[in-house]
Amino acid sequence: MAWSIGAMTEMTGLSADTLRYYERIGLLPAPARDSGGRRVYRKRDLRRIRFIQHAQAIGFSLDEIGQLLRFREDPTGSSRDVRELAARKHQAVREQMELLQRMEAELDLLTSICRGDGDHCPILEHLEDGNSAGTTSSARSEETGRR
Amino acid sequence: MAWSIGAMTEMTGLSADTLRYYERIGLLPAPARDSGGRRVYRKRDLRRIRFIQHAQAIGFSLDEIGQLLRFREDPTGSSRDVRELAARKHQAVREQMELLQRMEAELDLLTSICRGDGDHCPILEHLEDGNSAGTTSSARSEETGRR
DNA sequence: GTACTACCTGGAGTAGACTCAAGGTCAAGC
DNA sequence: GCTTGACCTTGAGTCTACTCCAGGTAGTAC
Repeated sequence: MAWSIGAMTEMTGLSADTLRYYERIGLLPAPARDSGGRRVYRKRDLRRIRFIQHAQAIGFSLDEIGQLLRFREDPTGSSRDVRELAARKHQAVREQMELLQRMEAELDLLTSICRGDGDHCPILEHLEDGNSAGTTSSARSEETGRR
Repeated sequence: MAWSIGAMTEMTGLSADTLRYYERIGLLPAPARDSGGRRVYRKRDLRRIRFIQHAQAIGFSLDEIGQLLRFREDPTGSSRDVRELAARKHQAVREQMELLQRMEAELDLLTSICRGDGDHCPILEHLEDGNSAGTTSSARSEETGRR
């Protein structure tokens, strides 16, 4: 029940650099060391890494995952906070999906109108006209990841 | 039909910094200058900026938009290239949507199981268990923007 | 004794799309 | 003449999530 960083990379798929990076930014606690100064990970650490990976797959940023982990450790009133964080993320994901749906429709149109031969390109013409995918640049830059 | 950079920021919603940045990276040609050395934009520039904004809303990166603009200027055989670029982008957008759909389903579950009161949090518990959103970290990192 | 491997550290680099800061210029208004 | 505001340039900083590098050490194998 004690693993080297190399064993951890195999079990989690994360690189040693990434594990040390998570430790540096405080996502993982500094693990114990063996006599030679090497990291020794335990089951608690593995569970924490699984938590991080799972939360990341759902779309939480490392910063948000840090918050979740802190909530987990200090359960005072955490339930509402966690729920709020999850709800916000849910909303952001829905908005991102709507944007992507509009982009998809637009690209659908674009690729369908162009046969890919001939010497004038309807795609470029379409992009020159102002009918955008339905998002203004200001709306686009809110919670979609871009700034 | 000649505008200062300030007028352009109002018309396009882009900041002056962003316009100068686009010029620096070659997306916009260097505009003419007035006697005091200030940029003077013309209708051509405005159209080009609209093109950029529109292409960006559809999901093209600035780098790809640069390609599109070059295709537009040198139409030799551009049609097929443009079509390919659009098709690749279309595919990337579809993949991103699938990922988001999985994330959404997971977040749906998460927020539905938590009432936001009480002192233990089912969301955190769920994240601790290993049933992820259906993406492995390796699958996730391909065309989704993350590395 | 030497080679090898796994690990260690501190620090810097990467991508993409901006954004900001410092210090300077120009024209208009008072 | 002075202030104000819009604009200029160069160069550096921001954010996220890593990734890489150089140089060093501990332990094992031969």
